Amino acid sequence: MKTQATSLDVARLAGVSQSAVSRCFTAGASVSEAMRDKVQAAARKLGYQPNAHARSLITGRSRIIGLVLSALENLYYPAVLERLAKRLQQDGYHLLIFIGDNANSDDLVEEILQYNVDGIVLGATTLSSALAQRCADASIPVVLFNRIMASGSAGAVSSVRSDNVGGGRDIARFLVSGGHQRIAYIAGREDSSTNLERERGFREGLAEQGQRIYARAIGNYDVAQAQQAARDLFGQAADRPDAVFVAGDQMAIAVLDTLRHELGLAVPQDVSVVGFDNVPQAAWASYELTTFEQPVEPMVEATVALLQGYLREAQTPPSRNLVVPGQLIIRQSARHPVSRRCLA
Amino acid sequence: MKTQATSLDVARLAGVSQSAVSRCFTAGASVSEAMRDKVQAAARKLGYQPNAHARSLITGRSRIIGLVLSALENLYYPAVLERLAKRLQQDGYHLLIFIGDNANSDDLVEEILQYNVDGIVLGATTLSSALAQRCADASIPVVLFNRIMASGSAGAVSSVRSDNVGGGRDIARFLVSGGHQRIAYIAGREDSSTNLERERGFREGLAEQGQRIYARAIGNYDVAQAQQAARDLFGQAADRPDAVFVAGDQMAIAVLDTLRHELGLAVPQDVSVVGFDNVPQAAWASYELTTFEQPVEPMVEATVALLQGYLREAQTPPSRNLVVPGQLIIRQSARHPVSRRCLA
DNA sequence: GGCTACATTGCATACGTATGCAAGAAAATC
DNA sequence: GATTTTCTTGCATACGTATGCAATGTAGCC
Repeated sequence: MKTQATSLDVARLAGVSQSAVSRCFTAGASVSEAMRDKVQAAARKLGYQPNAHARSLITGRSRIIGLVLSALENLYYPAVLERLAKRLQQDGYHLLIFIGDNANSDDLVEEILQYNVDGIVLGATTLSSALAQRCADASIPVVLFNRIMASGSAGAVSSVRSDNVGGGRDIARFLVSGGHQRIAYIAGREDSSTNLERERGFREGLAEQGQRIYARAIGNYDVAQAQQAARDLFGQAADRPDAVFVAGDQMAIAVLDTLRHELGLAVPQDVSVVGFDNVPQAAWASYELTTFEQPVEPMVEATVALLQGYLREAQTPPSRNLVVPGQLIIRQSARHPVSRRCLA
Repeated sequence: MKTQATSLDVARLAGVSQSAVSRCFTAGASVSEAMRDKVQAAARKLGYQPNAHARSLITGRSRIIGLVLSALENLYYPAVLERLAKRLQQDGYHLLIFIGDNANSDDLVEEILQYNVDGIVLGATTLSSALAQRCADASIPVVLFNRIMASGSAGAVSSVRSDNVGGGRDIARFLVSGGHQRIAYIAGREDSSTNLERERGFREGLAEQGQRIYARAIGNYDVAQAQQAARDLFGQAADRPDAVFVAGDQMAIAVLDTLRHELGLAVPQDVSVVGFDNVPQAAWASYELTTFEQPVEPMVEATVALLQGYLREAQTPPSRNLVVPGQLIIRQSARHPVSRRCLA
C-alpha cells in the first residue's frame, strides 16, 4: 500500500524544489517552459495530484460549496442539484451534501463550517439569524434557494427565488379568464415563504377580477395530505369548486390523480387544475399539467453569480434578494380562456 | 471580518495547551472532566469548530465520500442520493458530488483523488482498470452502484446491484403466465451491465416457458428513444406485440404514455407493460406500473457496509460483488395471471 | 512512607501545500 | 559593455490539527 505521491516526491524525481512543483500546479504562477515540462513528466509518472486539503489549509479556500437539502422527494430539486453541481464543477467547485430536516439545520451548518466551505446554498430550510451572523463573521456567503430569511436579514444572506407573487397572480388571471367561478386553493406549508407569496399573488389576482378564494385546504407540500385535501374539497357534488390552484406540482399531480381515479372527475372538463414549479413530470402525457415555471437554469445561474460575487469581493458585499421571472406554461389540465378555447 | 477561531485561540482563552483542545474534540482521548469543561466553555464562547481539512491532513482520513453521477434525470437516483447521504451523515461522513457524462469519468476520479476521499461510489459510469488500480494503490475503496466492472476487476473495486437476472426471469414468467403470446423487449443502453443482465434473465425466463422475444427495439434509457421504440413496435395493428418489458421505469412510463395517448391503445387490455426499478412514479395512479423493485434501502445499506468494511480493515479487503434481492411489484399495467384475474 | 501503576497534560513535530522574499539568470535598454 | 528590468527559482515559513513522547500529578497498595 503506497500512499499518494506528494509534491515533494515529484520535486525529488524532477530534481527541482517543492515550490517549483507547486507553481506548476498553480494557475498564473511564473514557471518556465522547461521547468513545466520536467515537472509534468515527473508528476505523470508518479500519478501526482495536489492534495486539496493541504491546499485549502494554506489558501483559505476549499473550492467546496455546502448544499443543504431536506428531502429530494420534491421533484423539483434533483434538477437543481444536477445543474448546480455541473455548473460549479466548470469553475472547479464541488458540492458537499447535507441532508437535514427543518429542525437540525443549525447543527448542520455548524458541521458545514468545519469544512471551511466557500459558500452555502440552503435549499431545505431557513436559517436562524444567529447562524447567519456566524456565517457573515466567517465571510461565508449564504444563498437561500427558493426561500427567504425569516427574521431580519443579518449578515451576508442572499436569496434566489422565482416570481412566486407574479406567478400566483398570473394563475388567478388565467383561471378567471377561463370562465371559472368557484376557484379553490390547496396550500403548501403555511409558514413557508413560497406558499405565502404564491397565495398572496393568487389572492391579489383574484381580487382584481372581483373574485376571492372559494375554498381552501392545506397540503403542506405532502402528497398524502394533498390527496386528503382534494377529497375534502371535491368529495361532495354540490357546489364543488370548478378549479383549483395547488401550491406545488408534486401535490398538483397527486390531486389530479385523486380527482380522476378516486373521485371520478374529468380534468379539465369538470375541474381545472393548475400547479406551480413545472417539474419534468408535469409535461408527461398523462398529466399535461398547466403550471407556473420556476426556471431551473436561470435560478442556478443567479445562485452561482451571487456566490461568485462574494468570492471575488474582499469586502462582504451587501446581501441581495433576486427574483427570477418565470412564465405560465399552459397545457391541458386547465380549461383555456374562451378566446383560445375556440382554437383548441 | 474575523476569521474562524482555531484550537490555539481556544487554548489561549482556556489557559491550556493546544493539544488539550485537540484531545477534547477527539473521541477516545484521555481528558479530565475539569479540562473538558474549561475547553468546551472557551470553545463555545469563540464558536470554535475544528477545521476538517487540517484534521484530514494529519489523520489521512477526510470523512468524505465521492459520489459520481451522470444525470439525475433517471428517477431512480434522487432517492439513492438522499438515502446514501443521510445514512453516511449518521456516521459523520459526507458526500462530495461529481457530475459526469460517461466519457470523462476517469478525469473526474482524478479530481476526486485530490480530496483524499475515504471512498468512491460510482453511480454513473464504469471505471477504467487503470484507474481502479490507482484507487487500489491509494487504498481507496470503490463501490460501483448498479453496474459492474467492465474488464477484469483489478484492485479494490466492489459492486452493489439488484438481481437484474432474476428480475428479468420473474418478469418473463409473469408475462407468460398472464397468457401473453407476443412479448416484446425495449432495451436500455446495449453496453450497460444492467441491460445485459436484465435481458439475459428475460430471455432465460421466456425460454424455459418455450417462448422467445417476439420483437425488440432499443431505448438507450432515453425517453425520446423509448417513445420512438414504442412507435416502431406498436405502430401497425397487424400482429403487434401483446406485452412489452421495458428495461427501465423511466422509459416504461414514457412508453405507457405513448401507447395510450398517441397510439390509442388500452393498457393492460390491448398490451401489457412491465418496467424495472420501481421508481416512486411507478406507483402513481395514472400509471400503476408493474415493475421489478430495486430496493433502495438495502442497496444503500450494502454500499455503506462495503465502504465501512474497507475503512475498518488495514489491509485492502477482497473486492466483493453483492447482489441485493428484489421482488416483482404487481400493479395494473400488465394483465395478471389467469388464476389471479378471476379475483380482480 | 515508599513503591508502582495509571491518568493527565504539555512539548514538539508532522501532514502537504502556497507564497513572500531574496538571489540568480536572462533579457532589454542605453 | 554596463546597467536596469524582467523572469525564474529555491529557501523558509505558515496554515490548523493530531499524536508520540516525556513529565508531572494522583491514586493504590503493601
